[in-house]
This record gives sequence, C-alpha cells and structure tokens, in this order.
Amino acid sequence: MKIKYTLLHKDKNTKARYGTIETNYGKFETPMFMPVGTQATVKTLDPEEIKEIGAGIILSNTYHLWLRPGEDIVSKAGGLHKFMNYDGPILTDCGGFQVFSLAKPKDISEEGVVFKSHINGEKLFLTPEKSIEIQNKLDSDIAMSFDECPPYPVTYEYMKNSVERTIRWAKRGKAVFNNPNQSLFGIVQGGEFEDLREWSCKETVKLDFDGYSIGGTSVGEDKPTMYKMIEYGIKYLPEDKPRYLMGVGEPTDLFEGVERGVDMFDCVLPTRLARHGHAFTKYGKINLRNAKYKEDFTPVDSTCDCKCCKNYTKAYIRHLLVADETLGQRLLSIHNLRFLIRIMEDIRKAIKEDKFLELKEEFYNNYKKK
RNA sequence: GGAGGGAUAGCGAAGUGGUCAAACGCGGCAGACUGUAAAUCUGUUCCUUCGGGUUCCAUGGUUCAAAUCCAUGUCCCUCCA
Repeated sequence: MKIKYTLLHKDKNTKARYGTIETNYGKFETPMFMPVGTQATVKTLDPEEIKEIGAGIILSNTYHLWLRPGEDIVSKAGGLHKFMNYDGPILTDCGGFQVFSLAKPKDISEEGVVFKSHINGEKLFLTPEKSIEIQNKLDSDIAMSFDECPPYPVTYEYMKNSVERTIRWAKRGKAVFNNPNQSLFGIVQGGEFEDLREWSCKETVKLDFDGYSIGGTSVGEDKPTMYKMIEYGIKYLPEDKPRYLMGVGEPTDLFEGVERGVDMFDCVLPTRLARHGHAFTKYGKINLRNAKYKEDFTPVDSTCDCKCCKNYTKAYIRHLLVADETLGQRLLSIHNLRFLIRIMEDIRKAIKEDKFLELKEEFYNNYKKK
C-alpha cells in the first residue's frame, strides 16, 4: 500500500504540524528526523540500535546501492528491508544529491546525468527512469523523484532551466514508476528565487505525488537564505501530504524547519560529526577530542537518555577517539542521532500543546552556536 | 682488546658547506563538516614584546658562511676476539 499521512494537530502560533505516517513497515509520528543510511547501513549502528534511539524511518541511497551491491542483488535478497534486516520504514534518495556532489555541469543533459563512478572511475549514466527503476527494485517505502540539486549560487537562468528540467524528469520518472507497495515524493527546487520556487512547487504538485520535498538547501547558502528557500517552497504544498526538507539537520535548523511546516528531515551531520569526534549537547556542539575533556568524568550530555550518556564519560569517549577505537564513534553516533530524535519528540509534544515557540525559545537559550 | 657505524625539533627520520628554523611521517593542539567519494579534510606544533632571538650530543677549530668539514671528548649500536 501507499503511505498514509494524517495531519492531527496544527500549532496555533506557527506553521508547525503534528501528524502520523503509516507505511507497510509501521507507523511513525511527524515531525521526524530520519537517520541516513546511505549504503544500506546507518554507519556504525545495527538495526536494533536504530530502533532503540527512536528512529521512525531511515534513509538509504539509490546511487550508492546501484553501484554496490547493485539493485538486482538487493531485489534477490527480498528487498532492502530484508537485505539489511531492518523492518522499519525506509526512504530511498534518488541520487539527485550525487548530481550535486559528484557530477559537473557539463555532465548534466536533458536525458540524464553522466557520473564517473567514485569507486573505479567507470562512466555511468543515471536517468530519471533508471533512478525510479532502481528504487522500485530496492523496494523502499518511499522513493524520491530524480532531481538536479544545483550548487549555490547559480544564475537565475541556470536555476530556471534546472527547475524546468527537474519537472520534466519528475514526469518521466512518474511515468515508469510501477511498485504498488511504494510511495513517490516529488522534489521542489528553485534555489533562493521566490518565483522559481513557487513555479516548481505548483508544477510538482500538479503531478500529484504522495509527498513533497524541499531540495536544494544546505548547499552553501547562509541561514536566512535557507529559511527563505523553505518558506518559498512550502507555501504552495497541499496540507494533506507530508513535507520533507532534504539534507537539513543542525539542531536549530530542525526548529526553523518545523516552524515553517516541515514534517521530515534527514541529515548526515549527526553520524558524520560523531565519527569525527563531535557531539551535540543541550548547551551546544562539543569536540570530544579536545584536551579539556581528558579528565572529565561526566556524561557527554547529562540530560540525555541514550546508551552513551547513561553509561560512559567524556574522558572515556575521548580516550576511545584518540586511540582510534571504533566504539567511540559508535557511541557518539548513537548519542547524536538520539539527540536529534529527542528534539523531535519534544517538538511533537510541544506542538500538540500549542507550545512550540516556548520550546524553541528554551532550546535556543541553552544551545550556544559556538 | 680490535674493526666499523651512529648521535638532527616530543618521537621516528631526511638533509652532508650557503637557497636550513631544518623535508616527511607519527604524536600533540585546534578548526571544518547539513538529501555521506568523509573513522575524512584543513591549520598549527623551538622561543618571541613578531623587530628578532637561540638551535641539529659537547667543546675547540677551518671558512666570508657549518646540522653539514677537521680535532678531542661523551654516549649508543654492530661485528670480531
């Protein structure tokens, strides 16, 4: 079956919304933060731990699974859920972000995008049809329409052409989409240009997707610009479908997104920062490798309920990191993900009580940017 | 007792007359990271009042100029007895 979004409560003071999404692999509440598991694994966590931290849904990646192990192998395994032994909801990204991170402008044509494999340099060609075909085979719960994620900044002309092409790509992808157990989200682009966002939004909605994404953010623009991008894109989206802000996940960004009506987020930051030794805390981001934690025998975040914070000290985590022991990265990954998911739990509770702004203020008062 | 090799910044290790405050690696100290080419990348690491000052085991010497050449000493290593 397709996913089913239910809007249950709208915050009285902001555009924040509380709802639920039902999938074939269970129901989760929104707003929700989705851990990123690019290569069919949320780096360093096993599926039990993903569940323990309260993740309602996770993300995986079309481009990476296409290259390795290949969608046919995942399909033979019985689909992505069986392959990775994860029985919760999964969303697959379309490979559009890899257009941003791996392809050059000259590699992008009307037909599709030429990639040089990051693994062996082999020339690859990804099209909207191919992306959907791969995702159909991966059998995720939610597939993403293949888009171009342009860098920032680009000229108005470039963005206009890109947005129009992304719409044509969306139509082509939708035309070949054929997995009845899967839902398909469209992606709104348009950069910082209000009229392009509006046009992209309206055209995408015309195609009647199961949900809508705001793409093309967190590609180098400043915060005010990013928040505008969200507002421009979300304005013309239907209320009865989920909205997903792609690739955004700094703690404060979650608040800003929810305030503007976003239901779903994903971001590599919590897991990447963890592997690089950083932790989110109530009072801001800290670098556990810093010498000042050498003899700090308190938890990473004493207000956190995760496995890492309940059982280990900063001094121990620092030791693990400095000694290149992977447990340090694992524990911090668990903590950082739990931190963001807990923020979302608090946010959902606050929305239901129409206290979103109070929660936001309280959080910002504690959370120091630097 | 004999023969040979070596001592360079926190550690390892290049350099063997000027372009050397001295490559490189490790370690140390910081920073970056937003739909993951990321257990990665970047900066910094003798002292400094940023003008400069003091270094390459020690002392003396050669030279316009020495980490680099010579002498002596100290310590270490290898082989032979």
